[in-house]
Amino acid sequence: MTDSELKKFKSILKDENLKMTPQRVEVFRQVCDSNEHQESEEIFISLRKRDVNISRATVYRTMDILYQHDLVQRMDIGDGKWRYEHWLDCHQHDHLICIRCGTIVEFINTQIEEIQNDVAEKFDYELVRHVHQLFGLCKQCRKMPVSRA
Amino acid sequence: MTDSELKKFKSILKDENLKMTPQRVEVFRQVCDSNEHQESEEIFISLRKRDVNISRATVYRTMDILYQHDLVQRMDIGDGKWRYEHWLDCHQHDHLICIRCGTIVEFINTQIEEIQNDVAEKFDYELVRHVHQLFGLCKQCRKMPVSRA
DNA sequence: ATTGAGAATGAGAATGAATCTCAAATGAGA
DNA sequence: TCTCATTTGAGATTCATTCTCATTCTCAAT
Repeated sequence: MTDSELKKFKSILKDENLKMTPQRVEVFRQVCDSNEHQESEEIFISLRKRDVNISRATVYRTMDILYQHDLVQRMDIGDGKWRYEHWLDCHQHDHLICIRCGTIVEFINTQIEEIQNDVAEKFDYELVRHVHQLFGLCKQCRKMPVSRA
Repeated sequence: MTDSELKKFKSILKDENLKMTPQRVEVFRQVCDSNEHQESEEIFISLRKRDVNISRATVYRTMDILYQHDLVQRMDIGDGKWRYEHWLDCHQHDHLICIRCGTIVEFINTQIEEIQNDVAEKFDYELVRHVHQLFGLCKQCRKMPVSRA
């Protein structure tokens, strides 16, 4: 977590009349300092391991604040859990997900962005956001035999 | 539900050593005869209204059979519920979703399909499936004032 | 530095979609 | 028709997330 990231977070809390609390700062730190796509539970576990006194409820509540203010991006890969990634000075990107090992790779394609705009315009929708996920088998997983538990 | 659709379903049940039951047929009929993107609960309610004696558990179990055998397509728009649409003799398509009224429009874009293949190849993933959803405001909703309940 | 009003927290209860359990009912081959 | 493995229904269970509310804490005003 850089100084400017913390500054940004503080200014958002102030603007929204929300209070600075150690729990909120630690949740934000955990998100900033990881490049993973973390679930709320993982964030909770990581903080507890770092001896941060926090509850699940506060993690959920804080992630919501971060999401509402575009400090994090969240994604749902269809397993019923939100995954979060930091989003400060971040460029739009989409995801390529291995259906076996769960590895997530980010990709950017401006051509797709343009086509999306065309599609939205054609149907007279004002585009707000999009979800684009490619599911497949990564190189390693293609080589591995399927386990027969 | 056409005869050929029913035939296809029966043959799949037979192949899998699953029994033909009125409940299974009625669930399949409900899916075939609607062009909506229905949730399991909606399917359950519709069947009960038609005086079909069925339980939620059976709806869920049957949707799973239909999905596993490509008789339905399912989608998750991030609200924690699966939505199903019939998928017999159906072409791949993606969705444009109004974030206010929930209207779902289907679109097809072969150019995007091609780019997706390129992206997967570039990262050495074997593409299995994809999710592409555009969220926005439809024409009607753009005109409507935001309700302040 | 102290205070106080209102916001934030934690622990556990509640929610809701989906899945599981198991006794009773049913389909379909013999 | 008989038989028996399969299927069903009702309700319990699971699991991520949200809610509740008594207690604790933050921070602006003193």
